[in-house]
Amino acid sequence: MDASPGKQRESEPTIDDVAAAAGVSIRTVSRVLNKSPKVNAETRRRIEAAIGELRFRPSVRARGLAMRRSFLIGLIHNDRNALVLDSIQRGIVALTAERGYELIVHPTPAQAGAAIDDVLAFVERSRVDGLVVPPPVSGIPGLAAALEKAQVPAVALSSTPIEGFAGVILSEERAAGALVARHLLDLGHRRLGLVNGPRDVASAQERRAGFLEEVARHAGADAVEAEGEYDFPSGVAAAERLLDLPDPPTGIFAANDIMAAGVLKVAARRGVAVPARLSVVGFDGSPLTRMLTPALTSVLRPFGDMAAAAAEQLIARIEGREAPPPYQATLAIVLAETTGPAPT
Amino acid sequence: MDASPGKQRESEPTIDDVAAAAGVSIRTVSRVLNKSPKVNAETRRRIEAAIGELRFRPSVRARGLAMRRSFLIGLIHNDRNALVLDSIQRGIVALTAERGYELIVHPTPAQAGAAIDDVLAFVERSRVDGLVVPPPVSGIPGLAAALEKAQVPAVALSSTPIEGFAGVILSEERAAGALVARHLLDLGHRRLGLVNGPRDVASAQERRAGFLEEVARHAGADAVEAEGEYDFPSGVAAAERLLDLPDPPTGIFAANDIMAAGVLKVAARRGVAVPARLSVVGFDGSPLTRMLTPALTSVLRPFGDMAAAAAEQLIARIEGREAPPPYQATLAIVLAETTGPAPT
DNA sequence: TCGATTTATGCTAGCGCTATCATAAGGGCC
DNA sequence: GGCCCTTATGATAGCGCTAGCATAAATCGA
Repeated sequence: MDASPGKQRESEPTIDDVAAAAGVSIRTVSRVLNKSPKVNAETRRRIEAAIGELRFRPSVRARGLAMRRSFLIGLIHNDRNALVLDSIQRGIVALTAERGYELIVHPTPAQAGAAIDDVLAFVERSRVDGLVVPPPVSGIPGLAAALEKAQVPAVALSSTPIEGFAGVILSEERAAGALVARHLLDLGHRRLGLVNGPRDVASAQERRAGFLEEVARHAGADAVEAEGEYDFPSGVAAAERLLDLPDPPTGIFAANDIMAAGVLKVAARRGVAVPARLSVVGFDGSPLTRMLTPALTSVLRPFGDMAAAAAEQLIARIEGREAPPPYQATLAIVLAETTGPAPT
Repeated sequence: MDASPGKQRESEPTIDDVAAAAGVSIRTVSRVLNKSPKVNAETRRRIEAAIGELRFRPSVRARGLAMRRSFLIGLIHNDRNALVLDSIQRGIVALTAERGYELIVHPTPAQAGAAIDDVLAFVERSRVDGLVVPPPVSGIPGLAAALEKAQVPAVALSSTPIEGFAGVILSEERAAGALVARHLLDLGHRRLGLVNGPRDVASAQERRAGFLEEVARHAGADAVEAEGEYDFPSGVAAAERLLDLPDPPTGIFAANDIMAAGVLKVAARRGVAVPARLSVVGFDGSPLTRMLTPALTSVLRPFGDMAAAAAEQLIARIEGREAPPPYQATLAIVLAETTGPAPT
C-alpha cells in the first residue's frame, strides 16, 4: 500500500502531523477526533484522509492528561470466581475495545477486610476511570461505601441492588434458588441439602433464601445447610457434613460449581451413586460443569453478557451520558447428568 | 489522623503542591520521585514527608506523557483453562503492582491468522510498554516476528526459545513429556496413547517429542497419537479415537488438563475403570486436577512463577536495565488418582 | 587566595492532546 | 448597505509530569 518504502517512521505521528497534512489547525483535527458536529464536511473528509494516510492514532496518555481520564476500566476479582473469569473478561473487552477503553485486572484477596484496602490502593494507584465488580467481590460488605467515598464509578454484578454502587447488573438469584428447589422437589426429593456460600456474600444469601422458601412451600420437604467458602476444599467439607447426617439429603444444591465438584468428589469417595442415590446441582454454569463426570447440572449465569452490560453502563456513566436501560439477567438451570429422581 | 477535617480535597494533589509544601522546586521533587541520588538527605526527607502528608501520588498519565511510556503491560491470552489464566494474572500482578505498572488483558481469537492482526491492533491501540505472551499464543508462528517489527518488547512463556521474542521464560516440556512416559512405563504400561496439542503449537510438539522419544527408548513399548485442540470437546474426540483402536492404549497422556478431563469423561462413559484399566495423565497441574473424580495426575507447570519471571524480565527490558538471569521452570509430575499399574 | 570541581537545586521547554476564547466569513433581514 | 447571527476555524493556555541546561553554594588543591 505504501508507495514510499524508504520513508522511515521515526516516531508515532501526532495531531500536528495530521493538521499539517490536512492544512488545518490542530484544533480542527481535535474536533474531528472528538466527533464534534461543527466541522465542514469537506474539511472533515480531508482530515480523515490524512489520519488514514499517516496511520495516526491519538495518544491515550495525552488525551487522558487533558481530559483527566485514564480510559482504563478495572476489573476486581478474586480466586473464588476464577472459573468464570475468562467469560467476564471477554464480555468486558468486547465493549471496551470499540469504546476506546482498556481493561485492567486486579486480583484481590478473598478476605473481606483485606480486600477493601487492597482495592482502594489499586484504585488510587491505577487511576482507573471506573470499576466492574463481579461477585463474590461485589458482595463484600463495606466495599460499595468505600468506593463511593473514593468517588470511583463502579458497576457491580449482583443479585440485589447494593447501596453505594453507581449501578448494578442484576441477576435473579432468588428466583434461581427457587428454581433449583423446584427442580429437585419435582424429581421427588424431600430431604434437600444446601451448600451455601459465605455468610457475608449477599448473592449467596439470596440464592439460599429463594431455595429455602421454595422448600418451605412444599409440605413434607425440608432442607439442611452447610456453609462453604466458595472454594473446593470447603465444598468437600460441607458435603461431608451433610452426608454424615443421620438422615442425609438426597439432593444437594451447591452455591457454585466448584463446591458442587467437591460434593461430587465426596459422593464418589463414599460410593454414593450420582444421580441414582444423590442429585447435585451447581451454580454458575461454568465450563467446569461439562468436564466433570457425571456432567454437572447447574444454573447458568450469563457472566459474559452481564459483564458487557456492566461495562456499557459504566462507560455511559463515566462519559456522563444517560445510563442504558437496566439489565437483569435471567438465570436458567441447565440440566445435565447429576440430577435424577429421588431414590425410593 | 487529619487534624483539619474541614479541608475539602478539591482535586488530587500535584507535584506543585508537594514542592510548595516542602519549600523546594518541582524539579527536586521530581528527583525524589525518580530516585535520583543527587538530592540532599535532609531535603529528601522533607519532600517525602510532604508527599506522605498530602497523600500525593504522581499521575501516571503525566509521567507517561513525559517519558513516552504507558506503564502498562499487556497479557495476550487465548484461554482454555480459566484457572490457569487466573494464576498467570496473579503472578504478573504481584510484580507489576510494586513496580508501578498495571496489567491490561487482551483475550485473542484462537485462529492463528486472526490472532496476529488482532494483537497488533491491540498493541497500537493500547500503547502497552510490553507484552507477556503465555502458551499457546506464544507458539503462534509469525507472532514473534510481527511483534518484533512493531517494536514492542515481549516476553514469552514457552518450552523452547522463540526467535523474535526479546525474552523467553522456559519450561522443560520435553523433559516433562519424557517424565510422563517414564512414569507410565514404570507402571508397566506398554501401549501408550498421546492426546497431543495443536500441531502448530511448539510447546505441544516438545512435549510430544519428549514423550515419544522416551517410549521409543523402551523396547516393547509403543505409542499411538490423536491430535486435540486443547479444548474439552477435542479431548473427548481424541480419546474416542484412541479407545476405538483395536488395541487401545492402557495409559494416555493428554497435553493439557482440560483434554485429560475429556479422556476421563470418555472412559467413564464407556465403563473403562480409571486407573484400573486406563491410566490418564494431564498437563498444567491446574486446580482443575483436584476437582475431577478421580483426581487427575498431571504435570505441574508453575504458571504463576513463570509469569512473574516474565514480568520481571519484561520490566527490566522496558527500563533498559540488564535482564535478570534466565529462568527455567522445572516441571514435576504430581501423582493423583488417575494413574496406576497397567492392567494385566 | 582563587579558580576549578563537585554538589544541590531551580528554571523551563516540551510530551500530545483538549477546550476556552476569539476571529473570520457568509447570509438573511429591513 | 449595514447589522446581527450562524458557522467554520484558529491561536493558545493548560493537563502534571520529566529532564536538559543553568546557577548557586560548598569543597579543594596549589
